[in-house]
Amino acid sequence: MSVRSNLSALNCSLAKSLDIVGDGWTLLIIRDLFLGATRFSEISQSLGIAKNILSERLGTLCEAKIVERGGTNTRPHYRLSEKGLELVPPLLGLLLWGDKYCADGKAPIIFETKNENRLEELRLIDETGQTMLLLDLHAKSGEGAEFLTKIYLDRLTEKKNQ
Amino acid sequence: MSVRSNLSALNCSLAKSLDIVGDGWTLLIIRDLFLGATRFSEISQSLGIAKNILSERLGTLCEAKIVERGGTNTRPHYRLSEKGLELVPPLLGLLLWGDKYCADGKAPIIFETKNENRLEELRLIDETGQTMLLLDLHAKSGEGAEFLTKIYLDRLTEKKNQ
DNA sequence: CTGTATCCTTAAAGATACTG
DNA sequence: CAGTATCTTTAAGGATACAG
Repeated sequence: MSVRSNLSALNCSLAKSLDIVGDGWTLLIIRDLFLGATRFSEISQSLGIAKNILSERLGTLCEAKIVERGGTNTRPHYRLSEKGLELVPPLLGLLLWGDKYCADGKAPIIFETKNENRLEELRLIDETGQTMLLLDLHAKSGEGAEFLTKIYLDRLTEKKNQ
Repeated sequence: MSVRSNLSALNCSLAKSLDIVGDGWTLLIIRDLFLGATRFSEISQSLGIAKNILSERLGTLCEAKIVERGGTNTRPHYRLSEKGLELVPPLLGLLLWGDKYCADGKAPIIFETKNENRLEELRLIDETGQTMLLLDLHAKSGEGAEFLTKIYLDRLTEKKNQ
């Protein structure tokens, strides 16, 4: 077997996401692009990532349509696609969590709007636009669920109700 | 140098978070705990993770106060602490992203409240409780920022304003 | 059931040199 | 500046056996 499990084989969208962005560098690259970096050298220097690794990651991200490559061939620039931008909220969630628990509450980077309102938290929103509380959520199998996933979820639900 | 970079050395809360949960398995373990799994064997079977790896991860998560160990010594059970629960929103964000982009929109798992309202998205909230738009955000250095971080953010901001 | 202890494999990351 | 091509290293992950 390989060193890294093929998480995509799991019947779980989180596993599939992590197969793409769960490697430690990828979300940091996306962070840099969201911050406004566009050049290879900017990201390379900012993160201290080896050039071959950065090259390979950017290639993968472009293939996955998370990043778009523009500019000239010899001086390309990179930017997040809509698909890539949609990764930013969970990314910011992890960042805020790190601010709170790993940085003594002293954020190295603050995100705010022009009127200086500061990003504070992520909120869960349902299909009607209402806020949801984490502890009110329960899981059930969806249309993409395989047999074993259904069994597992049913067992856990049953357990909770006891 | 080591195979895996010491991301914690970066002056970034995202990097510090990823140092803890950015390994591919950890968020999946937290997912299982959030779904209601409490036992070692439940997680082991659900994810197909090797027992020594799961054991080591649970140990690390307990040390980090993300997971709490209860029950008897021979039959322990695990559950998320408040600190662990706060990782769930970004986790769900990645999961929703995977539903949309990696699972053809066919979610294997649906999260809903008792009145069957379904989790749809994450929203960014500022300190006054208002919704923020991703594209309205800009980054600036906070009190935890080191010199190089400030330089980097200033350069990117300047670049944007040109 | 819940692990611990070994051993082994390998893919991921880094360093370095080189190219247009 | 923006990579590509090699080579090397090593830590992470897996398999297996064993233990309380």
